[in-house]
Amino acid sequence: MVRTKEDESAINLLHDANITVTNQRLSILSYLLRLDGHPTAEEIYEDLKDQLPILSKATVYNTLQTLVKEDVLEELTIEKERARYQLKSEAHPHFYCTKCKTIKNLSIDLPEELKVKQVDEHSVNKVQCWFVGICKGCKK
Amino acid sequence: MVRTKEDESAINLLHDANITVTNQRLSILSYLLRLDGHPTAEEIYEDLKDQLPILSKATVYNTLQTLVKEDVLEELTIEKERARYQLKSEAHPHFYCTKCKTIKNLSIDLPEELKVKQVDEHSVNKVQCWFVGICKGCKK
DNA sequence: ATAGTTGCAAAGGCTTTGCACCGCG
DNA sequence: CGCGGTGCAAAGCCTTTGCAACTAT
Repeated sequence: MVRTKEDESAINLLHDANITVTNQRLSILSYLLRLDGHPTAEEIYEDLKDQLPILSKATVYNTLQTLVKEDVLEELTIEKERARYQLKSEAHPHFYCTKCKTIKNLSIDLPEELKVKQVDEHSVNKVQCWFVGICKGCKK
Repeated sequence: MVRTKEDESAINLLHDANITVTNQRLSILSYLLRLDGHPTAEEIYEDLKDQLPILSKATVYNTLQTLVKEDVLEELTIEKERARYQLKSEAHPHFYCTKCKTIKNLSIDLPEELKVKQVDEHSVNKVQCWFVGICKGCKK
């Protein structure tokens, strides 16, 4: 079996995070190391199923979950929460507590440098800024 | 029928946004004006179904969708997109294009003032910052 | 009058779960 | 060998959709 340098890095990352090394996990992590993007679970599955003898979507989901829990990967959504609504207002940062699943308004303002209409030539309609963690109440 | 001041505000907001005023829409918007929170569609439905003779969950979803489209409300998620993954890295802002549904990495850094471990006494594990709009490619 | 809104139930999309089998350490 | 990872299919959850009845202007 030929190992690329991404495979090697993947193995090291798994070891460091104390995650059992398996072919599937190795492939998924190596894929993410190779790729410069933000794929969905579905995309990862589609791109890998050809090169792995068999691969189940559940394994992709399980693996991603494990890697996120062990801080190897980052999930780009607000904690898989469903949509929440508020009146349109001045953009301001929110805090999301992963324990009690509530959203808090914060006293701080959005930094001026983020209140832009354009960034890297893309047109900006809105800015969302989230602090994610454990809230005051859940900490005690 | 008794109208609260939130009802009045709701009617004005609907008129200004050129949205037909109906009892359901009025109730939902008035509820959001009264409340200082970030409810889910489900929560809105649960809280209102007692005070409205009948109310369907589909109407709650439809109404929220309409109000978001007309910029009266804001939806607190990244455009109902499914989860995406990337390697854990230095926190940096992302751009999300609502047209082609892709995520771009940005050249700018996260403002120093957002790189905090604590905010309003809540413990911060991570910060996510999103610019949402139309990307360079889709604009042309 | 009529275009638009609503309720209901069913369908849809993404993710998780249950369980038997298999593989890593 | 044994614990835990995997595959498969089914279930789950949130949201959308189709359609007939209704309603605001």
